[in-house]
Amino acid sequence: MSGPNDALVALFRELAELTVLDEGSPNAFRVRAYENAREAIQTHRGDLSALSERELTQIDGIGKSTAKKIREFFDAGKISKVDKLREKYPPAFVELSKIPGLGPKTLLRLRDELDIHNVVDLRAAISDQKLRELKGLGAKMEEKLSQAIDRMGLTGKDKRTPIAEALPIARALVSELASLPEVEHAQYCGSLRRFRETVADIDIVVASEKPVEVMDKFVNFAGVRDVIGHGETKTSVLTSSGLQVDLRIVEAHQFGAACQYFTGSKAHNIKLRQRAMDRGWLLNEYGLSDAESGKVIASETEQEIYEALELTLVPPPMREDHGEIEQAQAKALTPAVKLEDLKGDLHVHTSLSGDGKSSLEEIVASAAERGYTYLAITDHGEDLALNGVSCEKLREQRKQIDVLAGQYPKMRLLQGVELNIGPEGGLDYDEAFRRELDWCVAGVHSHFDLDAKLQTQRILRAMEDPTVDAIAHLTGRKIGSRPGIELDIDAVLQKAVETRTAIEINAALPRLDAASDVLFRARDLDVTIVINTDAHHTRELARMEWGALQATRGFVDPARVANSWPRKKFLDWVENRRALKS
DNA sequence: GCCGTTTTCGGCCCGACTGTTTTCAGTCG
Repeated sequence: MSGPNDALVALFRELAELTVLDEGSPNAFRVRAYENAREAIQTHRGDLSALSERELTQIDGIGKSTAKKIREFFDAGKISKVDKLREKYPPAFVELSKIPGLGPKTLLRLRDELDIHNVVDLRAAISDQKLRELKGLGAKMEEKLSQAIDRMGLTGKDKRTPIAEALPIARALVSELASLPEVEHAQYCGSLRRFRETVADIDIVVASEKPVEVMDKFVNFAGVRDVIGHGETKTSVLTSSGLQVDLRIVEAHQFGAACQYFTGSKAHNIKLRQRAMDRGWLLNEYGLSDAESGKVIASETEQEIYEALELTLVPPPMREDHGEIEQAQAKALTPAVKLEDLKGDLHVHTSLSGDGKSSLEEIVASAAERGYTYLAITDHGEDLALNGVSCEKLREQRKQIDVLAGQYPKMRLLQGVELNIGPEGGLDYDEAFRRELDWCVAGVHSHFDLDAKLQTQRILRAMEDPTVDAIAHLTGRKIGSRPGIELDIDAVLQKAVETRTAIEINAALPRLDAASDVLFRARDLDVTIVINTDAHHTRELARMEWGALQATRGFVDPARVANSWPRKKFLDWVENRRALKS
């Protein structure tokens, strides 16, 4: 998402990165302060440039010094502290810090004692066996770093994997682990469980009384290419696709604590541990316990741990320290959107679309099996090359839908279409024909490289059209492969409120569009949300689960999700909003 | 660098694994 403070966020990220080197530790208090400041800037709604130094310090996480830097950025276009650090640590040197296993302390010694300033220097020093001359370093370290450099492109510390790639791998590993006779429970945790759109690695927690046996079997799984570390309770491996997987094993009564601990986020857990400390307790991966006596207070389930800390259980996708702890303390936590809340799917394709794989009959039958009480068929509008559908074909489809409707009395079938938003906001067909349809979603399928102003205009114009009920996959992004269109998000959300146009959460893993930070930004606005699968095959109707998690991650109140509403309420809403727009 | 019904100083989350240090520092998550 592009926002007014993006450049500032990037600068603070760099400031934190450079300060890790300057302080010699990623846990240095100054580093954490900069990271907190970046988080505060990132989650702040509205333009910071209008705020004075004093007003800036009112924001949680921003003190006097950070406020000064922010003002300097807006007034002078730079932060001199960053410039100074950049001189001290040039990019080629910072690049070295991305090598796994090489931390700031060793890195600075390599520079000061061996005059190593970049990857080329490091490679030379390793082949000359210079590193082992340093106290505390040896041949093993040279070997380890040499390998790390070789596979750096594949598994550098910064490399992130799209959720669409990581989630299936994690699910396969968890199910393979769960099938072992020694394993009682298995769960993937970490950023994947929080449903972040990209992940650095996969964290898996297993409960077992026989950790050694489980570890030995795990490192021999077919998908494991390389073993990075192998202990009794913790093992790290690389999969054949280069993804790092960390496995932790605890006893069954510690499973909840371990899942909580390894799900994070770091910021969420720090706050939780501070809460534990305030009560004279200790919170770690084995449980919540009394700091003095060591007596365990809660450990078996996450629910018990949150309750002991006087919090309602926070769903994993919300654990980012975005206000969820304060909400949970006040017993006012935004409820999670649950799969069973969703009563219909409002964006599905059939084989009538060139890219659809299942027939109308198959899609309708599968939707009925899921217990839906309404379903909108939305094949591609005619403007989409190859896959679009003419109005004659849609009129024929209408007849088929009417026949099918008789066979599924419990499910209301809507005939809709997925319109293409043209470069200037134009739509398929003519308005009279679009009005014949029960439900229209409209999305961007072309012209991804216009500037932000033009992109915003085309979306706003589409939303003003009386026949557009929802905007599908807001930015058109494909996570990890295609950036979304540039948009003025606040203007789009404002227009969505004005025109009562719903914003879709597209549940396809490569899309997850609108992004959770866009949803988070809309949390206090009266924006209607719809969660859709964009299924092109019956099996893709199951994606709805991901849509619910994405909504939860964006703090979307279930009451604002139109397809969680009972059928009558939903149909009335469609009718009313169309009347209003006309 | 931030923060404060323990407030303007002195705190700031916790533990496993590795390598080479015979008692622990560095790195990572």
